[in-house]
Amino acid sequence: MLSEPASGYDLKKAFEQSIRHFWSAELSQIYPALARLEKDGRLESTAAPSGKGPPRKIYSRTESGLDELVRWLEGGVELKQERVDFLSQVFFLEAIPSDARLKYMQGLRDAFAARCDVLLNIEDGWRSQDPRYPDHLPDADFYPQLTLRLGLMKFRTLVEWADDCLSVMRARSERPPTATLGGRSNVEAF
Amino acid sequence: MLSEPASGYDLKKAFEQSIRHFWSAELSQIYPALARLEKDGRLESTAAPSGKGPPRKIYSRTESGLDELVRWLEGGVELKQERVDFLSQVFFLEAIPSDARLKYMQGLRDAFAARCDVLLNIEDGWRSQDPRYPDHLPDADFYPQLTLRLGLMKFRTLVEWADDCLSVMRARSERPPTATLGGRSNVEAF
DNA sequence: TATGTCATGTAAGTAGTTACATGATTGG
DNA sequence: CCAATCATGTAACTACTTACATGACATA
Repeated sequence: MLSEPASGYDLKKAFEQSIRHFWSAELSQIYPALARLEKDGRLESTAAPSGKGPPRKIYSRTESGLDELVRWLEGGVELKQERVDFLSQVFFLEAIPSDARLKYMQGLRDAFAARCDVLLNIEDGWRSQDPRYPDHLPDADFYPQLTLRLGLMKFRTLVEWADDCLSVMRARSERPPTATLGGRSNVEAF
Repeated sequence: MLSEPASGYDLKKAFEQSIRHFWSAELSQIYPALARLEKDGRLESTAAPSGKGPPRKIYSRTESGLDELVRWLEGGVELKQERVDFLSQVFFLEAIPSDARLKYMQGLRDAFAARCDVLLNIEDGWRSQDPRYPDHLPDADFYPQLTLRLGLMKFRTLVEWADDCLSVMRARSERPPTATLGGRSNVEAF
């Protein structure tokens, strides 16, 4: 994020404008992180006057900082254990009454559709800058655009899934308990 | 997870068997959490002899514990800010050379495909229990199955996205810098 | 006798959130 | 004059991770 020099406050805006779609950070996390990176020699700072308030502290990347970025990227894929709150809720949804379950799932569906719209608006903004979109993007935009594209595919999938869920849930609540084979639940062996 | 009484050690196994696909927890987090929930009256415990090692501590849910579960589910959708490590890497992928970028993306693609296979195997297990799958599931399996279904849709989408990325990346590296309109990058306005 | 599994935990550290503290300048 | 924005931070807390501690029993 410091390919161009910037202050902590600037970085916060960068998070809110684009990066927030897959990562976020508060100022109270950013400031100590910048201080630590400077102490470790990954960054350097210079003070610059600001119109209002305290002077701005402009950070720039050092060689060592760039090295670390490259090591991180060349070290291969980071795939952490996921923690998906809403899937935890869906997993245990049987615990509430049928109408509340439908209401929950409809809420999910709407939330996903809203996120889809946000991303579509961003894409429209890009397209209006250059009608050849998504081709002929400047280098600086190419990889960010790939992340946007995934966001769109993902939320479309999510809406589709929620719609499927709603329809099987409705079908199930209409015709009550059907016989099941075997007996023991699959959950233990999931 | 305590709809049936279980020990902390049992819960860890439940995480590893199914829940890990969207949530995980270590024993060092589980034990203190159980102690806290018992202190707050959400759980009760009884000691039970174990074959080997220390006696098992079997926890069961109280009324108050079930109430809290219901409140959590009826309180509506939890949609936290996402933190997707690999998208952060993709966003900054321009920082490494072209061949390393392709290698990275191929690694991603393979990781997604592997996760797909894991989920497909789980599904096959369910199907072999009852060939009518995904219909006629017992109540205890219905909502867990919806989470599995999303996992499948999601990782298929991810593989598709990575394949798209690989092909546009290759196309781009074959015919070098094309003219771009305007000038300023879209990233700031993402 | 060594390794693996069962079963309980604690301790130290990292990452992230929410709330608070401070103060200048601009616009309504 | 009040609220918003610019701009810096600290403090307290929650969530989670990695490493360590203890010890019984089972199997090779």
